[in-house]
Amino acid sequence: MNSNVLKTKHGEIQLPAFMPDATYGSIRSTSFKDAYDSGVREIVTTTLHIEQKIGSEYIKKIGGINKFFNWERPILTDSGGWQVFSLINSEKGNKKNKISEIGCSFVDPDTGEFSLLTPESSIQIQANLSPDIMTVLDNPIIGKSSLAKRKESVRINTIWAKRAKTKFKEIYQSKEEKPLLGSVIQGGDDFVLRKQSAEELVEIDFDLFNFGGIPLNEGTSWKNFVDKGNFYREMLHFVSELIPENKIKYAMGVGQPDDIAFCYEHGWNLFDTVLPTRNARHGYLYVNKGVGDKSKGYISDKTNKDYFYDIMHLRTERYKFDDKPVDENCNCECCSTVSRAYLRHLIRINEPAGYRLTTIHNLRFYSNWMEELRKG
RNA sequence: CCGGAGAUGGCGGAGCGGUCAAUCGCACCUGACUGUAAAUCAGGCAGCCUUAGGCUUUCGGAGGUUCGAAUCCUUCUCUCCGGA
Repeated sequence: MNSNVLKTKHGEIQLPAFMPDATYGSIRSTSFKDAYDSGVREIVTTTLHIEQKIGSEYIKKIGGINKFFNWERPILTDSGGWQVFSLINSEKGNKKNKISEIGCSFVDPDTGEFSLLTPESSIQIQANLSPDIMTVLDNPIIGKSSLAKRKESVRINTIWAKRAKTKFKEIYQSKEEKPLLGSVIQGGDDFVLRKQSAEELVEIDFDLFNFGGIPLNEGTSWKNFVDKGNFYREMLHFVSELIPENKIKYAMGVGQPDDIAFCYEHGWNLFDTVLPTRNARHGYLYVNKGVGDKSKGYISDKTNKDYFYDIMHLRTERYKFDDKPVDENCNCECCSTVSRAYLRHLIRINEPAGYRLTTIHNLRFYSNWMEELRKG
């Protein structure tokens, strides 16, 4: 069975678990207490952003990332590989940004500062933060890149994983307590390469095996609003079966509640995505079936269980005079204190207090969703 | 009363003879978002037709010049600035 726990130095993670992203050291527009009160018990933060904005040496000096955040529960750090990938593919990306076997070199668009991130430096930075779970520097690729590029990407990805593990062992060889280490399976939309990537990483051996890249098919023009593709169920299913059953299977960036449910049914048990928090800020709320504007979900072909929920576009005019709470079945701070009409107003005037409430609600929805999955 | 400037779509504000149903911003409407460089982005925003596109009515009012006017002329109304 998937239902299980993952032991960390900051307590057990009940699986399957969803971890919101505190990318810059904060779950945007909420406090960690808000997140905790919404049911969040573990979080992700990002090596690269923390390093750039404040420095991991500083975090080390101050006593570690948990102490700095005043968050007593598990923290997983992402390697920075995705962030570089994301930067390179965004409009802010500098032409000098480059990925080679050595590592990723890139220019910070805010400061103009040049940085080099290597598998070793990423591990060192994460070690400075002292999280519960670490991630090797990985090399994502867009699904429909050329075969040569995909092959090269996987080749580098494996080499980096190996080097990261060596560095990890070097840092922790004499220490009793060490974090868990995860590697990231790449290969884009290519089943053969995904298999190769998984086999090579399994051979090196890690505590977690992560699904990397974009969990969507036809992701030809990521971030450009064209051909975004659909959730790539076949690939997630395929990759899950390449990972040994006793390992943690972490589907990075997944996903919509129904995508998470699907992945859980197919072996994945750890998830993170920005969807609930980002969508919250855009007035896009997750609510129980029958409550919102349109239904999403699917019926499991394994158990016949239905995984449906609704989306509520709070900004739309239809909520202008709606004095009901967002979701009467929800007991979060948002639903027990404000009306749809008022919350709509807050979101429309770009009020942070509104973002906070919608984020609290979406996090609660995700927490409940995971709890339902755990119950089976 | 005299002199000067100006009146443009919900608002601000371009355009100054044809490529203008009219740049752009705000507001408004709809949608998207999947390891957050996204409090972002895309589309719509005179009316009608099923799209390419087509048709009808718009740039303070009335009239005129011109093949053609938001753009030029006359006049009326109103606003702002300066002087009596």
